[in-house]
Amino acid sequence: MTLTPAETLRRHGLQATAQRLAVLRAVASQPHITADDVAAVAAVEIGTISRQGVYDALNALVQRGLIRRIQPVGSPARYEDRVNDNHHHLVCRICGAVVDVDCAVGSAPCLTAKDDRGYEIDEAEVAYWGRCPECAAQGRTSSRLDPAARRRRGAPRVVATPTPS
Amino acid sequence: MTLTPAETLRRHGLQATAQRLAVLRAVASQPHITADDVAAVAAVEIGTISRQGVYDALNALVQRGLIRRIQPVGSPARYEDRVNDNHHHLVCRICGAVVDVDCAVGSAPCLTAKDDRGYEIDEAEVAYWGRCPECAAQGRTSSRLDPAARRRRGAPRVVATPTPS
DNA sequence: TCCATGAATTGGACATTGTCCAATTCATGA
DNA sequence: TCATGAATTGGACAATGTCCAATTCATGGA
Repeated sequence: MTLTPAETLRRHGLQATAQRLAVLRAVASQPHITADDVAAVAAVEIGTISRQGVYDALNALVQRGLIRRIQPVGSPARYEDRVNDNHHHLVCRICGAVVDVDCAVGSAPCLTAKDDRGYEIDEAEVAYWGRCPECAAQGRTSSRLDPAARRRRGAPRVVATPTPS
Repeated sequence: MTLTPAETLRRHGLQATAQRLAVLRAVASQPHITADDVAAVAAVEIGTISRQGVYDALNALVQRGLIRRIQPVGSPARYEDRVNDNHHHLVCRICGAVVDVDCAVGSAPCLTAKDDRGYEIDEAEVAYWGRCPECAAQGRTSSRLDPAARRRRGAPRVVATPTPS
C-alpha cells in the first residue's frame, strides 16, 4: 500500500509541513523544475512561501532521496521526483529542454570507467546533448556559447515525460 | 610537423596575441583550471591581463575547439587542452578533484540513448562521481550537499594527469 | 613602413542563483 | 499542552560570468 506524501516525509524523519508538501507537488507537476518555479507554483497553491523555505525544503528532500537534483551545464539546478532508477537526461543545446531517458542498467553506477584512478565510484552521470525535435524542426542552430542562447537555454520549455508507474 | 601555438591560433582565424598565448599556456599547465586561476597564472607570465580579456580569450578558444570547457555540478567552469578525444572525467564528491579518464570509444557520441526522443544527439557527456583516493585515505565522507564542502569542492586540488602524446 | 581593424584595457555595474543572517513566530507531533 | 523543528522576513552576501563603452593597443596584411 502506498504511503501518502505526508507519511513518506515522516518515514524519512521530516515533519510534514504544508510548505514541504507544496514543494513536493510542484516538483511532481513539472519534471526538471527550477527552484524559482517551485517557489512560484507553491506560492499559488498555499498562498505564501518564503524563498528560504523553498530552498530549505528542496535541500531536505534531496538529502533524503525523495527528489533528485540535477544541473546540466548552463542551467540552474533542476529538481525531479523520479528517483532511484538512475535515469539519464537528454538536453537540448539550443533551447535547454531536458527530458528523461531510461538507464539501460537501472542502477548506479551503470558504466565502468576504463581506469578508475583509485576512485571509489558511486555514479556515472550521463547527459546526452543535442538538438530537440522542436529546435530541429525550426531549423535553430544557435550555439550553447551564445550568451543569449545560454540564458534562454537555462529556462527550457516544459516537456512532458511519461509518469513513472 | 606540429604547429606552434601562434600558428594554431592563426589557422583558426584568431590573431596570435600575447594574452591568448598566455591563456593557452595557463590551460596547458593545469588541467581543469578555472577562469580565475587562468587569470592569475597568465598575469604572472605576461604582467597584466584584464579579466574581460581572459574571458574573451577563453571563449574564443573554446568556440574554435582549441580548448574544452567542462563544468561538473557545483564547480565553476574549468578548461582543459585535451580536445577531440571525447575523454570523460572522474569527480570527487568530497574535495572536488577532477581527473581525466579515457573514453572507451574515443569519439562522440560514445553511448546510445535507450530512446532518443527525437533528439539529434551529438554528445554523451559522462562524469564518474565518487571519492578520490586521497579523501578515501583520509576517511572523508562529507556530502556534496554540505555547503562548506560544496564551496571547497569548487576549488579542487591540482591533480596530475598523463600528458597526451 | 603604414594603417585597418580586431583585440585589449579599465574597473565598475549588472545578472543570476543560491546561501546566510537572526530574532521572532508558527505549527507539527509527542 | 508544549518542546522544538520549521518557517518567516527581506535584505545582505558570495561566487561566477557578462556587459559597458570610450579609448588605446598591437597584429598582420598591403
